[in-house]
Amino acid sequence: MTRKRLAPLEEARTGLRRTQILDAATRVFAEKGYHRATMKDVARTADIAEGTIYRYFASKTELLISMLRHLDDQTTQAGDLAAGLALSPRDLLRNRLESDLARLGPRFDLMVAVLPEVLADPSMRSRYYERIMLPSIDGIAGHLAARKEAGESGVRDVAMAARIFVASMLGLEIMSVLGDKTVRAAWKDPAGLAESMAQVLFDGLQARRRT
Amino acid sequence: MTRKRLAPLEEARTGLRRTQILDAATRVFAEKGYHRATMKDVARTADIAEGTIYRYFASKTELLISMLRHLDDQTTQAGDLAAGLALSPRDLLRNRLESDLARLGPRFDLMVAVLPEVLADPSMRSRYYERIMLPSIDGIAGHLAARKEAGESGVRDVAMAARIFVASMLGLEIMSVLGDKTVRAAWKDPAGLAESMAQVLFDGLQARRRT
Amino acid sequence: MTRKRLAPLEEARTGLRRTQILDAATRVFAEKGYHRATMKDVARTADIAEGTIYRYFASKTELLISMLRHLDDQTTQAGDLAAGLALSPRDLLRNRLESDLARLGPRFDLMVAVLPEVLADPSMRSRYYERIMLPSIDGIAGHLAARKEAGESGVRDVAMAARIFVASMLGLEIMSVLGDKTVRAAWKDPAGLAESMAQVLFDGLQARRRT
Amino acid sequence: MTRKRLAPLEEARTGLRRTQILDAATRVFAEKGYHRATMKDVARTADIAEGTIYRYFASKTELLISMLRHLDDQTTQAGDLAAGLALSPRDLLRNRLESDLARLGPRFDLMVAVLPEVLADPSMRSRYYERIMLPSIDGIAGHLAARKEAGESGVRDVAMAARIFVASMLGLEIMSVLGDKTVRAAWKDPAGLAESMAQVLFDGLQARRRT
DNA sequence: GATGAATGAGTATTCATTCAT
DNA sequence: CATGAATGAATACTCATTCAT
Repeated sequence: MTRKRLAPLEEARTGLRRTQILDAATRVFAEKGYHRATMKDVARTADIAEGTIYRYFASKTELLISMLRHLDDQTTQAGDLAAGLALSPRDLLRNRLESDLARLGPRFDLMVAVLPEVLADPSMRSRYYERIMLPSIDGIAGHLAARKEAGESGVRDVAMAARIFVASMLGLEIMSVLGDKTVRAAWKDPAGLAESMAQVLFDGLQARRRT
Repeated sequence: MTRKRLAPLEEARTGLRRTQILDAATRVFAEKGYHRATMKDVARTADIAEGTIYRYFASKTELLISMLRHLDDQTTQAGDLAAGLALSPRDLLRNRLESDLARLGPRFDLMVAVLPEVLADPSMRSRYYERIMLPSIDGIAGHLAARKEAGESGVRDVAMAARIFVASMLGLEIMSVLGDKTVRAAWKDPAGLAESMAQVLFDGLQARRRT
Repeated sequence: MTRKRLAPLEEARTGLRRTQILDAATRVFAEKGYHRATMKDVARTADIAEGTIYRYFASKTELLISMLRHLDDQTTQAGDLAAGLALSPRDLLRNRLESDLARLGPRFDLMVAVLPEVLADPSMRSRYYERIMLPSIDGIAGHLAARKEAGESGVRDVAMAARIFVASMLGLEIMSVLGDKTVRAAWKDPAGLAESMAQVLFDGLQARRRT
Repeated sequence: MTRKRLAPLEEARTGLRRTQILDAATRVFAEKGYHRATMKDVARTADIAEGTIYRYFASKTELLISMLRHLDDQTTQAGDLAAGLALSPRDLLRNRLESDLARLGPRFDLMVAVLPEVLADPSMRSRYYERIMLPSIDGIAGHLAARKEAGESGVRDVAMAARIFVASMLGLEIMSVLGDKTVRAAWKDPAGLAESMAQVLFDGLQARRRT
C-alpha cells in the first residue's frame, strides 16, 4: 500500500539513480573496458558508495545488460521512425544514416562500452545480434525489398545488401572507436557523412555517376 | 653465446613452441574472450604446463600483442601483394575481397580473439589502428586515387571511400562473429561474396545497373 | 523525563515491539542459522523496517543475547517450580521431563536458534553455561543429593549423574533438531517420552526390571 | 601418464597438505566458529597462502564437509570395531564409551568445529544425521535388540533406548564444549566416566543397585 | 628446459549499521 | 518514532606469475 502510494516519487528517484549509475558505468567501461573497470571505479564515478550500485543492479553483468537494453530501445525507436516512410532507397539510406548519427551522442560511448564485451562473451553475442542487429538488418531489408518490387532498385540479394549496409555503419563506428580521425571528423557532419556513404553505397565506385 | 651456437635448432624449436602456444591462445581467447580465458586454459589447450608459457611469452598481455603482430604481418603481406597491380577499381575490390577471404581461415579466429580486447583497451587501440587498419585503408585509398586520376572512378572523397570499403569488410566479419547465418554462408563462397560486395559497393543500390 | 511520564504506555508498546522482533528473530535464526539470517530477514518477518529493529536492540548480537535471556528466565522459573517439591527421584525425573517438554513450544525454536551460535562463539559459551545449563544441573543435583541422603537413591556420583541426566535431555533435543523421527514422535507424547526416559535413566538397561 | 607415475609421491604430499589445512581449519573453526573464522585465518594457521587452500578444497563449505567426513570415517570404524562382539549390554556400554572416549583426542576439536555449523545449517543437518548419528544409533540398537532377545535386557523400546544412549553421549560432549569442569575432568578418565555412565544408564538411579 | 605447486594481490558482492526524511 | 536508502568494511575466491625441483 504505502509502497504503491509513494510509487511516482520513488520511481523518479530510482530512475535517476539508475541513470546516474548507468552513465557512470558507461563512461568507465568505455574508458577502461568492462573487465579492467572495477565496481569501485563505477561507484567513484557515480559519486556513490559501492554497495549502492547493488540496490539498483544485481551484478556487474546486469549493469552491462541494462546498457545493452538501452541500445536496444534506441534501435527499436529508430526502426519505428523509419518504418512508415516510403522512401527511395537513396533517401532511405540518407534518412537511416542521419537518424543513426543523431543517436550517436548517447549511443557512441554506449557502443564503445558494450560492444567489446559483447564480442568477447559468447553468451552475449546472440543477445546483441537478435535484439539489436537483426532488427536493424530486417528493417533495411524490408525497405530494399519494397523498393525493388517498385522497380527502384536493382539489388539482387536484398538480404546480403542490407547486411552490407549495416556492416558498413558498424565498421565505421569501430573505426571511429579505434581513433580514425577522418571518420571521427565525418561523424561530426552527419549530412556530409550521409552523402559520402550514399555516394559509395548507392552510386557505387564506378566512373559513371548517377546524374 | 650458447644461444647463438644452437641458434638454428633452438630457433626452430622455439618457433614451434611459440606457434603451438599462440594457436592455443587464439583458439581459447576466441572462444571465451581474453579475460575469461585463463593461462591454465591456454596451457591445457597447448598441452603444456602453465609455467612453460612464460618461457616464450613474458605475460598474458604479451601473448595478445604477439597475436596482433601476426595479424599485422598478414596484412602487410596482403598489402604488398596487391601493391604492384594496376587493377580497375572493380577488380581491385574483387581481388582484395578474395585475398581477404582466402586469409580468413587463420585470420578469422585471430580477429575474434584479438578485436574485442583491442576495442576494450585504449592502449591497444592505436597499436591496432596504426599497424593493421591504417595500412589496409591506405593501400585501398592509393589504388582508388590512382584509378580516379585515370578517370576510372568518380569517387569524390577517396579517403572516406576507402574507409567505407574497409569498414564494410570489418563490419561483415563482426556480423559473422555475432552469428549471422547469411553472412557466414556467404563467407564460405568467397567468389559469391566478392560479387555481392562488388555489386553493392561498386554498382551501388540504384536502379540502373551496370551491364 | 518524557520517558518516565509515558512509562506505562510506552513500556507496554515497547515490550510488544521487542517481543514481536524477538519472535521474528527466533523463527528466522532457527530456520537459517544466526549468520545466514540477515537483519532484513528479521525485519521482513517481523513486518517492520530494518532500521526499526535498532530502536529496540543495539545490534544483531544484542538480539541473540536477549534470546538467551529468555531461555534464562524460563529455566529459572522451571527450576523454581520444581524447587519446593520433595519428590522421589523417579517422580523428579518425570516431573522434570514433563515440565521441560511442556515448555518446549516456545523453547524449542529458541534453542535451535540460539544453541548453534552459543556453541560457536566462545564468549557466549560461558554465558549460556552459567545462566542456563548450570542452574538446571544444580537443581537436579540438589534433588538427587537429598534423595540419596534419604536412602532413596544409590547414585554414587551425584554431580555426574545430574549432568548425565541433563545431557540426555539436551542430546535428545539436538537429535530432534537433526531430524530424528523417532525422537520427534516421542516429543509429541510427553508422558510416553517421560516414561521411556524414566525407564532407561531410572530403571537402567539391565534385565531385572523394577516392578 | 606422467601424472600416474608420480602418483604415490604426489598423493602423499597432497595428503599431507590436506591434513595440514584440515588441522588448521579444525583449530580455527573450533576457536572462533565457522563464520567468524576467515580463510585468511585458516591460511595463517596452516602457514600457507590463502590461494593454496583452494588447490585442495573447492570452498570453505567443502572444507567443513571434509571435516564432517572425518567424523564419519571415525564413526564407521568405531562401529566396525564393536560390530563383531557379542557383549552384555553393560559391557557394550562400557566398550562403546571407552572407544568413543579414545577417539576423543582428534574428534573433540572436530566436533566443536563442526557441530555448531551443522546445527545451524539445515542442509547439513541431514548429512550429519544420516552419516554419523544414525549409524551410531543403529549400531547400538542392534546390540540392544540382540541382548533383549537373549533375555539379558528388559528394555521395552529399543529404538528409543539407543537414542537416549547416544543422546547422553552427545549431550556430555556439548556440556564439555560449554566448559563444564566436572564433565571435562571425567573425560580425562575414560574408564571412570564409562563406569559412571554405566551406573546411571545401566543400573538406573533407583535405590536397588545391581549386585 | 619443463613442470605445476605455491603465492597473494585484486575484486565482486554482502550485510550490519546509520541517519536524513 | 518509523522508515529504508545509503554506506563501506569485510571476505571468499580467482588467476597471473614465480620458482624450487
